[in-house]
Amino acid sequence: MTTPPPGLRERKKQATREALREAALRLAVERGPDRVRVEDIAEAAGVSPRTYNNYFASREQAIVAAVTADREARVAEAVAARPAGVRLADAVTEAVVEQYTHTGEGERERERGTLLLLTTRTALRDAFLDATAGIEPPLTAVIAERLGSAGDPTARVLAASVAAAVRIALEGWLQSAGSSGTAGSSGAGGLVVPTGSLPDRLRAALAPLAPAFDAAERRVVQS
Amino acid sequence: MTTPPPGLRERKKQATREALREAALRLAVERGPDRVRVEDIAEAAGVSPRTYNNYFASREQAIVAAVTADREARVAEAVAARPAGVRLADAVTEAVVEQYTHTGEGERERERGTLLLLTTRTALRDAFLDATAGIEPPLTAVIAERLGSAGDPTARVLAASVAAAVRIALEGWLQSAGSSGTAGSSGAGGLVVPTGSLPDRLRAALAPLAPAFDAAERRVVQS
DNA sequence: CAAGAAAAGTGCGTGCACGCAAGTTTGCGT
DNA sequence: ACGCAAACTTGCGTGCACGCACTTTTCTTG
Repeated sequence: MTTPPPGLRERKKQATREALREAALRLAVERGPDRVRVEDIAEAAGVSPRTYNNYFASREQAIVAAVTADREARVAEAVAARPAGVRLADAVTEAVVEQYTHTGEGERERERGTLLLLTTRTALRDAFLDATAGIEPPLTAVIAERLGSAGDPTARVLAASVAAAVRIALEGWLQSAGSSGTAGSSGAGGLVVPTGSLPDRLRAALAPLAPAFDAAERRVVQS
Repeated sequence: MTTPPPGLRERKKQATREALREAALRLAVERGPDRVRVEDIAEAAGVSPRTYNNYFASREQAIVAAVTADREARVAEAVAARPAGVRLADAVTEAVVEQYTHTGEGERERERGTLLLLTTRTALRDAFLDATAGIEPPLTAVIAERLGSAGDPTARVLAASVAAAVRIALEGWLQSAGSSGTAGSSGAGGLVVPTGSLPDRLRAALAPLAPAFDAAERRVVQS
């Protein structure tokens, strides 16, 4: 239904896409990310520079896409996979944590270099954080299905809030990963969080949203 | 404390900034937004093109800044102005509605042309929507103060969620304003929302977040 | 299977974002 | 009042995003 024959044309497109982002990441790691021009990436992937940004709107996007793979879709699938009985808030939280700790496939090798890239170059860091917004559409779909919400913005708002929370968690994590040792002070006499692990940060960021999910879920039961 | 003497240098900077965004909007309205080059805006404001993007990172940003003025800061102030007794969720909602319906100052004149610009040109629409993210930092500050949260991400997550909700509301509003008449169908047999007014859309988008605010507020009372 | 429609790739031209290294203005200390 | 240091502006050069028109490839239909 979704992919009767995946289509031959479509496969080529996906192949080109992967070749591009793969080349982009590889080149960015071995030379510095500044010493990679679009022309180089395109050449390494065997396409014209013009074709390159038929696929990616910016140079950073290509590199980030290699790191991210298709995590967005996976999160949505992971949520859908949970049994319908569990709290929606828990399903989402666990799905997110699961997909964001499971970095790539079996690519622990280059992970060091990649992480260094993201923490060092601001442009890449920003692009990476912006990429988290991509989970919104698929997440909206699964949430809307559970809530059965027709034309009200609840599902979208919740999905977007999750995306924002994930972004915040990643932002803090990258920052702490960059500056070695514990983080600084906040000024109001309160201690800042002492650099938690990524799963911890994700849970902490998503926790405040749980009541909103509960309330939304409750409404669908009543109606 | 915040502005003992505002400083003379700073005033010039603000003047230039305003001159730029003013020129950008004016030119964009009278000619089409595509027939305005950065060079033109810079010339109209009496600075070099290079200086232009010491102030704005993109051409769209300047135009949008003129429409937005400093709405971000105003929302935060409006929240802070509410008495401490009211629900935080209500304070935020009302502040947002208040500041987003009160478009500019007394500039009802060009509002038509401006709105047309935003609905027509996609690049401008996107820039305008992205600008809503700017409310996050000041909102985080006021929320954090009310919650007294030191190093936990709750305030930031809530602020970011509000920004996302506002963005969604504006997005839907602009879309409906573009296509004359009522909006289309969603496919799942459910009717989509029949094009509400902007305040209605804002309230509808913010409503799902109220339980999260309540829960956060409850925690600060207990502790 | 052939012909045409749809979609992807490509070359070219234009305006833009931004780093860098001057030149110029503003503010402060003595 | 004078001069120094920091902040702001500017000219220049490079690489990039993207519209447009055109070629090549893939899918569909009679």
